[in-house]
Amino acid sequence: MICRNVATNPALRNSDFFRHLISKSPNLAHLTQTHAQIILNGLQTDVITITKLAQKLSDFNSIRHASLLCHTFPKPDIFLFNVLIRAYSHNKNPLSAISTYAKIRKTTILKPDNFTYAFILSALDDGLDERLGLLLHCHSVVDGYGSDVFVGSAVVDWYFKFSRVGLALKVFDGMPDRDTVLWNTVISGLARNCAFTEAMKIFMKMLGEGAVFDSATLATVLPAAAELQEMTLGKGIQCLALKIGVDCHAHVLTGLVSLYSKCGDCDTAEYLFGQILRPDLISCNAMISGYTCNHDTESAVGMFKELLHSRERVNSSTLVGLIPVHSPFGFLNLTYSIHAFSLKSGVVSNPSVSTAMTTVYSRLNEIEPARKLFDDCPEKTLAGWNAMISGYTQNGLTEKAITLFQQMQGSDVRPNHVTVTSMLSACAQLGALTLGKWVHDVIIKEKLEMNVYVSTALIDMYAKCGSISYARQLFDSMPDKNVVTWNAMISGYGLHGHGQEAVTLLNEMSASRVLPTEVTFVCALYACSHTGLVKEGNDIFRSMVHDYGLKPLSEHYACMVDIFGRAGQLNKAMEFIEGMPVEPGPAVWGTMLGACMIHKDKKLARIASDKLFEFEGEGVGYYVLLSNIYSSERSYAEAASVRQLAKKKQLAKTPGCTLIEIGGTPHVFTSGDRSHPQSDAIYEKLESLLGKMREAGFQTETVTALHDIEEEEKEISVKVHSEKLAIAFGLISSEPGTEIRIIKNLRVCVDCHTATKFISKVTERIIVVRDGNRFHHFREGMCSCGDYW
DNA sequence: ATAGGGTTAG
Repeated sequence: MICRNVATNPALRNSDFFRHLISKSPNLAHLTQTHAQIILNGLQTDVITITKLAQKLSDFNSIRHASLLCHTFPKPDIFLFNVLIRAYSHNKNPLSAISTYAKIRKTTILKPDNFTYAFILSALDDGLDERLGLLLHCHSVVDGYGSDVFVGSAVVDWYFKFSRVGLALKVFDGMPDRDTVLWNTVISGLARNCAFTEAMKIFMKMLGEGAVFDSATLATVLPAAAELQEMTLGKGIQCLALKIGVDCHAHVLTGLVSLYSKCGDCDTAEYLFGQILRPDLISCNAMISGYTCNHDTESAVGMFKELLHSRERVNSSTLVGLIPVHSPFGFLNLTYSIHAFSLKSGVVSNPSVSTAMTTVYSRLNEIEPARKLFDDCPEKTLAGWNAMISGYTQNGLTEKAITLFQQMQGSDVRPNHVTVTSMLSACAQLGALTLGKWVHDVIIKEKLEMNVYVSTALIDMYAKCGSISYARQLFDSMPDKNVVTWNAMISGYGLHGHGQEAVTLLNEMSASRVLPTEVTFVCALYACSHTGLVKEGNDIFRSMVHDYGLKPLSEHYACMVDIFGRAGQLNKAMEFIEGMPVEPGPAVWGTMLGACMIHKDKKLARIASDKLFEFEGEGVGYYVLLSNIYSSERSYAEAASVRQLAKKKQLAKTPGCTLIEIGGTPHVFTSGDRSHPQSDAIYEKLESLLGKMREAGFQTETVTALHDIEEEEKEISVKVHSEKLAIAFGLISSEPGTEIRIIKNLRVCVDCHTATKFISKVTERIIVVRDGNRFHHFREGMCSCGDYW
């Protein structure tokens, strides 16, 4: 009909008419016909008409047609090319966008303008060479668009896309004018890069400067508040939404659903979800994840099934929200079903799904399936690496964690604060001070976020690796401490035998506003038992029950038994056990047995060991302990039978080994080890030491060496314990007067303990030993543990 | 004649 009009009314066949016709065009067929009319009317060289046509063609996804139009146009201007670049950008075809840009610069005299840069920068995705973006940023500045808000927003967004957070902020700071979109770009970029605290700060700054914000701003900042579990700030944002009348916007409501979900208020989340007129997939995902993280798996699965029925597609986010990462133990079958579903539907190759599943399996201590998921995932993201590394450290597989971290270093993914937190935990477990210090340097050099997790991990690492005073220095300088931070410090003091400091710190903690937990008291009681602070331990136990209303766990009882037992008050320990309101478990009897062995009380030892035997199969330590009792009574046949029992249950004893770092290189020794290249020199050194030690009064203990849990093999006459080898190696490979630090996986035996005291005396060295339980600082023939260990 | 930013998952 319109076409007939054209034919009958020549006066209307001008550029304006066709432009109107193009914009009203309902489909591609109509548009093609209009193109024909344009040519018939001789307007095929009118740049405005053709630009409009190219734009409409790309709206109908006919990019090839639009491209042909541009490239065959006799005198194209920059507008026409801009439209084409925008088309490529929308069509997610960055390579064509770039080649168009290259063509403009190489084959025309046209100058790219602010539109060109804005379009092309937004077309670049993270699959491309980073230098392209840098080059374009450069060109835009040279061409004088360095202060243009549109180009600026695109540049900032691009830096965030490539996780160059620092550079993005630098560009943002350099912008003379900032509009709402630029602010929003920065806030969303920070949130996308997990810099939630920074995102909140920028939002505050935006409010402070009186900048205009809109629903997009609030929808962008809400997830940051949700991630930080900042309910107060979140409610403030909700008020602002009300104030500017966008509290019913779907995006804002979705953000609020997420906020309330993550802060544990599932009811409000559900109510707000109900306010969304037409919930889309994203808001449903938010609600599903809300149900899951509040352990309402039934509702989560219900909504998931509903979604499956109503649409044929759910996305990876739906599935991730359904995976019970926070409570995997209660929902094993669900976990397996989700795994099966993701395998069947192929979403398992989505890095987020894979990462969530990796996390769940790690938490279930199923490390092999976790590793398989990680290996099978085609794209290794930061979260994926982090999940696998922390999976290893949380399961005590520290060497594997470190190996994986080294592999990560070789990839193009850079570690963040989460990665280093796991690595610090691995170092703490291993006692790897050099590696730990290196990680600390990385944190400083890379300016990684220093949150309470990182600082606590640092304190724990330094404490567990022997630098207790530096740990305290860090502790004092930390602006925010939570209960875990305090616990780490108190436990550090316990490890080093600084019981008094631990008690003082516990009191300081009560004075501050941080409430102690059961763990705090385990740490504090442990510190008391290892320093022989009987009265203090008793007071703390009573305070825990009466002042804090905490119910003692078996660990607390075991600590108390240890406190009495080590101090030689065996009858009091027994009385304490008899007065327990709950049935004493293997931990309590094991501790009692240990105390009986130290103080050589065979009668009570027999009672404790009989009790302990009722818990057979609980762990290898008790079998070893039992067998040691029999050996010390020279009941070798019985001893052998107990060991046989342990072996039958495939509970082989952990072999003893000791690690020493010299110049950053770790050296590991096992009992009677002769594999070290400097083995001869080491044994020679030991021989000469022994002579000097004997002169100073040292005698080898043989009988008493037969009694501790998990010591190294009792073959002193044949094999030299790994600890002595490491010390001897330390002596010959370090300057006189320097401190020697060694780490042993098992508890140190009496003979080595005494020997180390003498070595520290005759060599005038400080020797720091971290054994399986605690630290020993040897100096001038004395040990900091006061012989309690 | 052509603009840029938003909500879910690890």
